[in-house]
Amino acid sequence: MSKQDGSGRQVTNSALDDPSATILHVDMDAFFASVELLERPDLRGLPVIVGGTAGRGVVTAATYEARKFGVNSAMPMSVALRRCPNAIVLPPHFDRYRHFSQRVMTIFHELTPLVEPLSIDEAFLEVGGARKLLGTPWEIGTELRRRVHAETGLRCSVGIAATKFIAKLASGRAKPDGLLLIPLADTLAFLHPLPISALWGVGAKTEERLIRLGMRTVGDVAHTPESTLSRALGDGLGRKLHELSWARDPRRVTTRSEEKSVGHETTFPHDVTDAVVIRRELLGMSDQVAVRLRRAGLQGRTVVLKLRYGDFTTITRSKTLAEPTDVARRIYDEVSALFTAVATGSERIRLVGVRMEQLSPGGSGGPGLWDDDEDWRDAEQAVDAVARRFGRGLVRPAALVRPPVRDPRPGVAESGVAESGAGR
DNA sequence: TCTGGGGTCCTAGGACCC
DNA sequence: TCTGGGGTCCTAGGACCC
Repeated sequence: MSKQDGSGRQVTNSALDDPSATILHVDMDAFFASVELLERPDLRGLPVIVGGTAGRGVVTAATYEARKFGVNSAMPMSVALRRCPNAIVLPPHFDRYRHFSQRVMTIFHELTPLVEPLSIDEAFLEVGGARKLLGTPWEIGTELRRRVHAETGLRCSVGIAATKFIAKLASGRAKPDGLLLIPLADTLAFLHPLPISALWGVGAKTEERLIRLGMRTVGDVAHTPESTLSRALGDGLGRKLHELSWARDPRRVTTRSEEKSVGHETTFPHDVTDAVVIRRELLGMSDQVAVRLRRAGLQGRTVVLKLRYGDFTTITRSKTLAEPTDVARRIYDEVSALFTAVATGSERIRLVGVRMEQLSPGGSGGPGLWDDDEDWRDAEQAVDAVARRFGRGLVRPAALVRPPVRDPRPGVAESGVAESGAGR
């Protein structure tokens, strides 16, 4: 019903074709880990894990050799190392991942302008209009994989289908280093035997609920009345899953839309009760968020404080301002007031976060941040204290007075604090 | 086993306005 | 004296994805 191509695999026919299958889903193989191996070829073939080595670190990526031991992303590092004691653990280098992400996205754009990045290491491509120029989707996918490897040394997998959902499933099935086309006529035969967790939007909680209703496969969901699904999961999700289970997915490939929010959060090495420590962290994060807003030419109107307590319960408190802002001082004042309103003084806090929502274009052209001398001294001292205590370059005092940066030096504002976990 | 950090989307209740 | 319906905005929480 389909066939695969890839290094070391048998290609049984010449190009497969299906005029309705024009969406490519490209997914880099073990992206973070593979980028690390480019600099450490001596580790090739060994179980390598990328992630935080500190007490509360998790796996952000693992090579296929490590996955054989049951190591998966988002798994606590302590668990991963128990399963795979010989694994080599490398700290993440997000600057490098962003660099390679841009390179592969550039290759995609050279094949079609209709590229929709999904994350740092994934994209949808609509290639229906490129047939005359570049060939069938199958041929384009093959060429894309060849070029990605030739120009970056990285491998990727490609799924081709008539819809985004099926194309994404196909690339997952093709991994690693494969190409898989699902012709329209074979779609349900491919889809229905898959476990319900294959459905987009079914995570641990929803899977549990569906299993309790006696469903195991996507086919089971398809043959359950939509009204039953909606009663169990809510109208929105129930309808969506029923549609997806019949491979109905009207979403087209669209070039990237605007960001909806910008935020930072950080988990302390140990739970914190000292409000001064919390506020310093909030200060540093308010500044990071403000810097990112200004670089993007954006302002935000809603400030969100996030707290996670020692028992892992998580709350958010938000405040919508009369006017949007990209000023660190303004953000910090709000987030600090929100914290004051919930702080009792005795709680153990595991994580704090600052996020700005309701973004709009525009922004200050100048420094406009800590322009008051007294505030500036306070901020500098606070930042120094944070840097000393956590020793990871959380914020540079310079960042507090730096005007908008057009050419951000990698790692100036972001380095140290673990960032993003996409791309695996 | 003990749970990161970046996000998006959905639901639901209450305030407020017409 | 008691009571409408729709629309929008704000807030909080939760599920999910990579």
